[in-house]
Amino acid sequence: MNLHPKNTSARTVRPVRRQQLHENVARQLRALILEGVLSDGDRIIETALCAQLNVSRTPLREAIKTLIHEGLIEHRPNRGARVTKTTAKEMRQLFEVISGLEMLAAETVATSIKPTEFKRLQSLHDKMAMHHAAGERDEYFVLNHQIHLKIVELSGNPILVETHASLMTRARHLRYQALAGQDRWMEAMEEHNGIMKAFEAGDAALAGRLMKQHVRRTGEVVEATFPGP
Amino acid sequence: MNLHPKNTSARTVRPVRRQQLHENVARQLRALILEGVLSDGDRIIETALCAQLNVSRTPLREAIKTLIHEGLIEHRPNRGARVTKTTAKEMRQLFEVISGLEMLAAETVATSIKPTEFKRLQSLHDKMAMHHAAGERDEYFVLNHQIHLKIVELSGNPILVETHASLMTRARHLRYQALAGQDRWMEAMEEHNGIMKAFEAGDAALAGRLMKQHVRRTGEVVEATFPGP
DNA sequence: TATGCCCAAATTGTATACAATATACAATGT
DNA sequence: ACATTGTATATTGTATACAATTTGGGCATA
Repeated sequence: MNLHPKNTSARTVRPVRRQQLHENVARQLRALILEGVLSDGDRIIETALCAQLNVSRTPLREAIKTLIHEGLIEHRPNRGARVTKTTAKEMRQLFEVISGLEMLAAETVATSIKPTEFKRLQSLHDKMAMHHAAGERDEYFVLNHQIHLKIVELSGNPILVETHASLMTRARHLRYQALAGQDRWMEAMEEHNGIMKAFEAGDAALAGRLMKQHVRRTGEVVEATFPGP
Repeated sequence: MNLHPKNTSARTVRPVRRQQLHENVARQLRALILEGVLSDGDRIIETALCAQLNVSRTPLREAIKTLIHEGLIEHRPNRGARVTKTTAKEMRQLFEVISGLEMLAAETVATSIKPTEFKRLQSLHDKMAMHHAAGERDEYFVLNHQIHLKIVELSGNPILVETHASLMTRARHLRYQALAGQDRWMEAMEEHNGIMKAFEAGDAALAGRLMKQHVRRTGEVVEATFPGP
């Protein structure tokens, strides 16, 4: 038998996901922050968390480092780590950068999307529209998020996907989605309609412009409704 | 006496830069990769590097983690770390993303740059033009890099600066600058002239478009002249 | 010769021990 | 009482020890 699975013809078998402890810890810690169990500015005491998670300090520290790079945690030498305090302004700046990335993605997608891909995207869009019409807020937001991710994915640029994902994690720090009111919800749905039409027409410039405006607007609304400084 | 130096009038005393070991190690390791001492695909054996750098494995592993997040190193569980092998295609994709970010920066700068800032930028530009005219390649490229960084900085968006910086590190993986020929050099200088004019005119759309094209073109040239796959 | 198995060496992953640093609080002097 | 200094404690940073995993080679077997 071949020791190197990659060289076999088997497409169906994929290497088992070899989890490292620190990855698990990072995921859990991330969840704790996103779910608000740990809130902004909270000090993270290594030994205390170690006891709770039942791991030693080494993997925890590695996980902390991961979240630092994701921007969820801040760290001062010899003074430990804290959950990043995000201000309204930073939130807008975050969306500003995301708007640049998604604009790029939208332009690429409008130029190069294949019929089957477009159909799949359209079906997501339709599903979202349904939830919107039905007033099902949570389901709407899940679909909305998926669509944005999908568009970035369709750009076919892994570096774009990765960069975008990292920033999105920070943006989801607060459940900002819940903050937007009815008006913005309507508006956003319209913007999505426009973007889909631009895709269909293959109008890259338009798709890019609309996407950028859409995300930027979202950021402005988030900034305006953001609690704290 | 006040325990908090920030509140004193003393502007002259600033807190000492408290270096952590792993930061030093990360810097050195980064340099080793960028300078080509460690080349693409090279395995990184922790104990061996530890001996060379005279540190224990813990800070080295932390430094490795940092470079992983920067994209300079890849890592497979239980199989150690390797210097990332960058393909020509990935290089173009990298510049693609950078073009999106710099476009955003250029648009913002064109809208909001202050006269004094513009003057400073213009002086950098002029200096670069001089080196260009004099055929001083290395000096030209240093200035060129500084100008791009400056424009991103002038956007006033720290998240943009940070994201951009991280991607630029990866882009500098190879001294791609040296690869571009005389033709591209001429062309790039012209593009920079156009961008500066757009800034002066306050034409955000134009500045953004020109910047995007400029960076994208750079990426294409890099892709074309890139060694390896 | 080729294949599969098993073991040993090398290497990475995790836990723990020790050192350096920061923080809180009591002691001291003014 | 107030500010300053000294000391104990808590916490982080680094080194080392131990466990788990991978890798490569020898050897038996067909």
